[in-house]
Amino acid sequence: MVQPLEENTAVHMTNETYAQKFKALADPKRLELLNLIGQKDSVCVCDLVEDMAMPQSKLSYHLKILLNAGLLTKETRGTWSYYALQNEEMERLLPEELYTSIKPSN
Amino acid sequence: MVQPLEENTAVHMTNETYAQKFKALADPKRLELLNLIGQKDSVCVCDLVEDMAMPQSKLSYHLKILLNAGLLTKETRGTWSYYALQNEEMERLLPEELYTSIKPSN
DNA sequence: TTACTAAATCAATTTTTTTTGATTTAGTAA
DNA sequence: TTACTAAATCAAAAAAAATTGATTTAGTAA
Repeated sequence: MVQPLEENTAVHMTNETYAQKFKALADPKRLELLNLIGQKDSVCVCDLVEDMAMPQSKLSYHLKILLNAGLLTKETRGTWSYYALQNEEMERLLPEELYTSIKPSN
Repeated sequence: MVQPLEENTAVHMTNETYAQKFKALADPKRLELLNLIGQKDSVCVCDLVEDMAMPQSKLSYHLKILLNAGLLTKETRGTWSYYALQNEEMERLLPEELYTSIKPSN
């Protein structure tokens, strides 16, 4: 399992860091997930389980990969977890066309 | 092995297509390879073998992944193969900071 | 022809990633 | 407390990707 990324104080991202972020993006289901999350400001995992038609443990696994790559944020309220896009990072990383389709509001 | 991509006549790339391209980018050695190739207009595999300090079959494998993802072009002259960046695709796909470091001329 | 070189491919192995189903953790409510 | 729900984690299995070393393909030159 790839480790969570440190916040980046260095001037340039290393190739390892880029590789981790691209790896997180390198899966159609995870792109679909980002798409779903991008439609709202913040989405509960319980809603994602329904929309993605995917076992809950599998969903957790993919969310963690996106979270560790710094593409999502997570906030826990009670028993619920809410995920949202890390917009600055997404915008920095994604081709404009893709970012626009994931986050239509911008 | 992921298949070569068709030239894209559709309006939007599918998530599968994006995933293939991101997967090709999701490896530090392949990013290093793109960096080396981007320094020149066109690079012979025989030079890359030396610069990358990597077995030739391994290098071929990684070049093929980048080629199939549409990030490189290949031209054969005699027994030599020359690889070059597919600049339009690279520029479309990569964050500006990364593309600039790979292709300093632009 | 033979000998040589460049590069791709192949098959076997190793490593990494993903999937699955069960369990655990933790919060809420009766 | 007990019962319930949400979500993370775990261990085992399956699938996919990467590595290795050998072989093949194909071009050049003596």
